[in-house]
Amino acid sequence: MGFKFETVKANRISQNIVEQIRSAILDGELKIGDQLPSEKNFARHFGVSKSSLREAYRVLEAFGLLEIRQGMTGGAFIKEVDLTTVKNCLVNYFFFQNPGIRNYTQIRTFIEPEVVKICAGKITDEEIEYLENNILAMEQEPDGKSFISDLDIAFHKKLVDITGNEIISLIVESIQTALINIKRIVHTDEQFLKMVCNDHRKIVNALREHDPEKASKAMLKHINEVEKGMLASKSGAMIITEEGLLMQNRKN
Amino acid sequence: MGFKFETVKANRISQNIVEQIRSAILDGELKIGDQLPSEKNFARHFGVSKSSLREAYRVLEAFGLLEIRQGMTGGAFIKEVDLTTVKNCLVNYFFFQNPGIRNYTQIRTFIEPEVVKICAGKITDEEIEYLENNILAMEQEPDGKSFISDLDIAFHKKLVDITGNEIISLIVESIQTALINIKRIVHTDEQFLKMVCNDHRKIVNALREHDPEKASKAMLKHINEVEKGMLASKSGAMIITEEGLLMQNRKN
DNA sequence: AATATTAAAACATCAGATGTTTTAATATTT
DNA sequence: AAATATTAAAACATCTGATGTTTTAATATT
Repeated sequence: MGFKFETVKANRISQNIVEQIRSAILDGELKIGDQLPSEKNFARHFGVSKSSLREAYRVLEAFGLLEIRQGMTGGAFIKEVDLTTVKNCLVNYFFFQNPGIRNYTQIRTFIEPEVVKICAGKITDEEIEYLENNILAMEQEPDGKSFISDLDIAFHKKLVDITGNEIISLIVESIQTALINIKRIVHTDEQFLKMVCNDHRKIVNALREHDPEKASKAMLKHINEVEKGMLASKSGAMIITEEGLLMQNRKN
Repeated sequence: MGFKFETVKANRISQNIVEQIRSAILDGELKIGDQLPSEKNFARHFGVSKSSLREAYRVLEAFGLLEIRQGMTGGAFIKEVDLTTVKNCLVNYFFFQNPGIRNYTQIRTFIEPEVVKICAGKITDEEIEYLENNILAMEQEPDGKSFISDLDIAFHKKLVDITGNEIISLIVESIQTALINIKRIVHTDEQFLKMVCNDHRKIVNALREHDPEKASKAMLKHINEVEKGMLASKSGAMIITEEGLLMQNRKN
């Protein structure tokens, strides 16, 4: 027979409770700010021990769905999942997938040129000023290191935020976060830094002229330049290839 | 003073352990398949109670980083984070963000036309056959419902898988999964279904001719048509707008 | 009125007991 | 000897109940 049965996972009490509460949230029965019963009462309600309920609470907290506070007015409260939770999750995933730099570049070339096209049509003077200050800060940084990464991320984040599309923000930010792990290792020399600043400036110039095509082309060129720069650089501890980082802890 | 201090999180034992183990994984000290000490031994090693360690294990398990098995040869094993974990996380996030259909369409129009361009250059006869069978199955489905969704997802998933870029796969699949929540509500009438099948067929035809531009244009048109169709339809329980689903449990 | 103390609610942690699952080793049967 | 059944042990799963800590509201004191 061609059937293949999946292993049925054990019926763990805590997991059962997690699913019940998560479903209640996704079904709209529990709203943001709602307080769940105290450990003691809820455990009695489910007919389980406090330990089991606590394990369920911990998991829901890890999902970002619950906030647990101590003290007299404390308890478990339904919470809106925040971006940090999702990004951590994506970082965990990308770590094992260890996608090649090519893959990151490819998805960036799909999204970010389009993003700046949108920006060109609606960017404000204030936002342009923000971006210019960002570039200035980067230029004045003597020998970059981690601070450069922060500025670089802030630059690209600002652009996606202008679009007002939170899905795009999430995706681009997550990719940036994942790329940090690679950039952190790359020896960013003076030349690389200069290139980034020049590219950013060209993008901002195009945006000031509200020229979508020009901005788009500048962004596309920038993304490809960054890839080229990263592939060219070498690190003592790790080897960077098109396929990904070669690290000790790769799966095989 | 313009400072704003963030609340410092309580030093919870379980969380401390979670972070230590997660760091060890991300630093490459723990590899896939590695077994952690038994609850008893590890708790003693950390100098904490079994309960605290168990809560940490539960959280790591929820992150998809750990697999915990019972029995004589059981224990806690480092695991590769799987797609399901990430998608669940994204579903939690999107639920509260409740992005508008516009936002989904926008990111899709950035990615999927480019995806089929790549496909046009490398698609095989086998893959074309798969796509055609998918369309046939959809056409034979009398009055769609949920089965249609599965076929629709499979169609788009196949295309991104052909690119071989796992980041793009993750993004597109997650968006599809999030869209299900909306599509499930939409009354997919005969006309809508026919439109989808026609569009899919045009895309496959272009792919068979290995014509990137034609495929790209067909995909772009398809995505916009789907949005139009969804905005046009109404549901009794919920109201679908460009801004998102109006549900009882929206934050305000 | 401002400050200090106290009490209570709720989570945090611990310790130890008992149950369940899984597998390896052993004993039994054919 | 091979197949089957039994047993033992390791490790997780769950429960119980005690004690500590945090936070805030109520109360007492200055």
